[in-house]
Amino acid sequence: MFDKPQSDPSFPELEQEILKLWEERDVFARSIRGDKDFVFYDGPPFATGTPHYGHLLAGTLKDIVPRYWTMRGYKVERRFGWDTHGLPVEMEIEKQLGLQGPGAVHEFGIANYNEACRSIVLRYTDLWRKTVTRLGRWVDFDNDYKTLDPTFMESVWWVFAQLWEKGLIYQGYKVMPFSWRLGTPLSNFEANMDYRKVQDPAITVAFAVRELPGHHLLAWTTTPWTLPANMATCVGPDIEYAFVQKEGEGPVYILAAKLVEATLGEGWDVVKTVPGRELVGLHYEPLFPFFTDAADEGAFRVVMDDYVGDEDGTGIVHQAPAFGEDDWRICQREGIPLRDPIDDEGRFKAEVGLVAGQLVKDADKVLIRDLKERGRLVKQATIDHDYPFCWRSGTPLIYKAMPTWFVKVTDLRERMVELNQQTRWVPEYVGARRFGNWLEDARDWAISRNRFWGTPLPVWVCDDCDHRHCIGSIAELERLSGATVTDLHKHHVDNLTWDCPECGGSMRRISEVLDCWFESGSMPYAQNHYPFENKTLVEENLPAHFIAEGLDQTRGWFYTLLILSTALFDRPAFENVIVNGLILAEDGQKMSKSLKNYPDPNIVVDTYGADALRAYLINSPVVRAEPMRFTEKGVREVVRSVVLPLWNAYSFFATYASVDGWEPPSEPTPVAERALLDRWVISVVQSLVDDVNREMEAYRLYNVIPAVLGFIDDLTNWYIRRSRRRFWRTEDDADKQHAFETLYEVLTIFSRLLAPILPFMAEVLFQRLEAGKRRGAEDSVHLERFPLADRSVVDEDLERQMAVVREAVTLGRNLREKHRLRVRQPLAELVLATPEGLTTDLLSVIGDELNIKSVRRVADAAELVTLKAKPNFKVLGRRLGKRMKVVAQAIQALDSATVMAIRDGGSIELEGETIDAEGILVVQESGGDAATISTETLTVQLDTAVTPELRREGLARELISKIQSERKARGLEVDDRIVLDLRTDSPELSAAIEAHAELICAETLAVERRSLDGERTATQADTEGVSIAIAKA
RNA sequence: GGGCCUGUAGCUCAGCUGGUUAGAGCGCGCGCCUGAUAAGCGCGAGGUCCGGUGUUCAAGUCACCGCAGGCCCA
Repeated sequence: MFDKPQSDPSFPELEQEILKLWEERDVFARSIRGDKDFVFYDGPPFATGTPHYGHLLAGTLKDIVPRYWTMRGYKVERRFGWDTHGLPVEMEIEKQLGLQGPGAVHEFGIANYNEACRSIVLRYTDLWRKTVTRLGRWVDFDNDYKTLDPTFMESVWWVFAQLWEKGLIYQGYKVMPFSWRLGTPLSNFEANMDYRKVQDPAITVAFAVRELPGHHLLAWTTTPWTLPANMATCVGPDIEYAFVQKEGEGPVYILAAKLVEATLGEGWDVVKTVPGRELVGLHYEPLFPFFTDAADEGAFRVVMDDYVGDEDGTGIVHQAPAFGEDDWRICQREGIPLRDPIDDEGRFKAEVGLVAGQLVKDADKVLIRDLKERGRLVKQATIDHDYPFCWRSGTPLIYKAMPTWFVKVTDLRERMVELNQQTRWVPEYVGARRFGNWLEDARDWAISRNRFWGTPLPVWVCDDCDHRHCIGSIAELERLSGATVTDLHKHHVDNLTWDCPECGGSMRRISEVLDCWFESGSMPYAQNHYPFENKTLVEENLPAHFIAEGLDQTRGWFYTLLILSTALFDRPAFENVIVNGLILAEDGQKMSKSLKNYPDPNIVVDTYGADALRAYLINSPVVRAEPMRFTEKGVREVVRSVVLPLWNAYSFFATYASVDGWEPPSEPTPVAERALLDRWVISVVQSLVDDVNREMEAYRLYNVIPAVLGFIDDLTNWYIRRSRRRFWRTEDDADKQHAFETLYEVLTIFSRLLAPILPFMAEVLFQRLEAGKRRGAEDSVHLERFPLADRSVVDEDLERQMAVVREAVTLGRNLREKHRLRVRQPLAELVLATPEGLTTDLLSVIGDELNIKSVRRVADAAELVTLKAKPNFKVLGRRLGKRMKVVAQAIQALDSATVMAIRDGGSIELEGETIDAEGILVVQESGGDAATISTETLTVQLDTAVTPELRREGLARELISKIQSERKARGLEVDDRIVLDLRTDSPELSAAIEAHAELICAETLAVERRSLDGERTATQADTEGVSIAIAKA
């Protein structure tokens, strides 16, 4: 029934077999079958790059949790999604086609351009599918969703239209990096691509205060070209400003007190100082005459904001709302207007006579000279600093306010914070702090992009009367435009127009497309073409039960999902989320393709196996959202410490089950009737089942994985090690039957526990142990039910006591080591002191393991060692406070008898404090050179005397070991019987052989001892020479 | 510049609400075991707990200030 396993398995090859089996039997599809839904949303990656470890990690989490709930009887649909729009695609195509900026794109033709984008966005999908599948992740690639599908895009339109109807969409300004060479705004990402060290002018200018003749506000700027657009000056409310004058005459300058000398040099007298808030409301003369009309709208006055510092400059900041993020924010708040004298090519418009038609950077010189001539320039210098450049054209970027569409997140903010309370974040702090903080000062979301390849904003505007209309469906667009619409990309809809219902003018679409985050945030609805199809499905599936993504999605997908679900349905978007940390390269840096500082994932999987990689990735800090360093050695280590031992455990079972022809009984033996070790391992595995279910239900994978993997050690290094002999005992008694039964049961339970985590090894075990062998078995472990704990066989006392036994064994080995007594040498007695009431059976486990004839327990460690007391700081500290120190010293000085007296219920006065058993911790101290060793609660004492009788037995054991090696060297099977011939000149060894002949023969399966002619092997049993010859009987 | 996270042995990481001998695995050295065997087990060496200043009877753990790295935002 059970086949002997191959001796040198290749795990990657085994995994390939399993992949084939899953495919042939269509196991994944068949597993989508529970009667209750468990809803999982998959965040879409870009398919323009290949999958890296971050994706594989998230993919593993996205596999483990759904597999678990599937086995718990839920129906868990898993659809893969693709993010197909957005800047990375466009950048790639522009590079490929050699296009520079929007002008070039228009020339090339938007239709051509967009179709070029379409042609590359899915080029790596096959590769993704291959890698993800190889990793063992079950996810539906056939029924995937793509953000470029017309159904997806139509739902996105619907989402937008909903926001529009709720009044949550508005058009405003956003200050963005702007390339005047390309005539287009860039993303922050692009602006960060090319920073260069440059020298710029740094000038200090004087604004004449209206209310105080002769007084001037000093402001500092490195962009003189923004001065014509100046609309306000800003001070810090709590910064001290000085009014300074030189020798009692000339102009009075106002600037931050601590910057006077740095700005103006020495010799200035401080007339008075005031905090910034007292300057607010002063008015000043505009520096240039171009926009003096703005004064009527509230410009040219002093405002305040916390962002102003007094570390450099003058502590007074000139505000040009058209060219600075903060400037715009403050001026908008203060009701100060915006004036933008710069056109799309970075040139001054005609209205700015002095520099009309000049490029901004060229205008600097002219403006500075003009200011100087008019006595407005107080100081002229230069500054070396990093400044962003256009990564495509190599020209300096400027910041410029651009008309932009927004979602009014500020209106939703409070509700989003409330709804976020309903989500379980793992780890918790990400939701409470990182994400929570982000929500609390969320700003309006800029959703329009001046790009081409994306979902167009469905807004049409009348070019005569500015009437606006938002389209919410394809049908509506067809009705109004009279056209047939099959694709919603820009080149298909931009030319659709109709008559304005208000004035009869032409309704034309605005040019922008949506931020691709708007699309991924719409994924819960759009993947199902809601509300045009699947109405109830979507509404019942919101929020998702589970999602999992990286920490970098805090401001990404997590956020956009919540904005949209809050706005549309007043619900959170997900109930549970596991946030993973980032995977760094071995050197602690970011993984980088160009640096090649990490190994190719496909090679790692092919070398070590997907299970090993999975276990390595998730048994690490990343499942607590912390960073980890990836090392190939780490993966190899998992093979060594997890995969191989598990295989060995199975292999051990299968080897002997095959030799014995063992089969599982139809009626299992009641656990209570089985041997101690059997009851122990069953208890441990059931406790584990209980823990795993509890932790999985709370999504705390970081508590699950170590426990599950840790069990492998319990199983192999204790249960199997201690039980080995029971499996090869020749007589077919009940104990052997129980051992087989127990190991079989434990392996089958464990394969299920393992199934979500290491799906391949779990399947290997299941296929070899159960599928087709056990009545009622499914044909894959992943179709089986996840085990629920049988608490009736959990014996906590036994588990605790076995832990003491294992500790005693470790201490015993330690003593043997110290006294150079190898384990094969039997010893007479071991005494241990522990409060645990260990049964004879448990004591004999220690004897067996340590090869000791008699193991005895005493309850009181005082019989073996001296007792000392340690203060119980936790208990006493709170009570004693400052007196803790002296009392602690007194406690440590107590003698053995006093300690015993306190321990047994007495109490004592020390330094005026009453100390009883509560206040001390009894520790054991083994004395000098006695063969005794202690931990805090356990003491082991070893009788190290080797009597002649024990010596003979030790020699016999040595001999047995040598004969066994000989059997193996001759290639005998484990159940072959032999004839044995032993020759020695050593009287001591001869005596040992005669005294233990029966044992030697039994252990080596020798049926006869007689003289043999064949090949002999000379060797040694301990110090004694011996010559061995064996032959198959 | 801001928010969040990380910094513990040569390496990868544990260390609960502060409690007095800071742990594990790998690597290294030594030994054991060997019918799981191209495995297994034990012992040992190895630590300014990133630095500084505080709070406290008591700090790897708490607070503040730095340094280094990461993610996100500006």
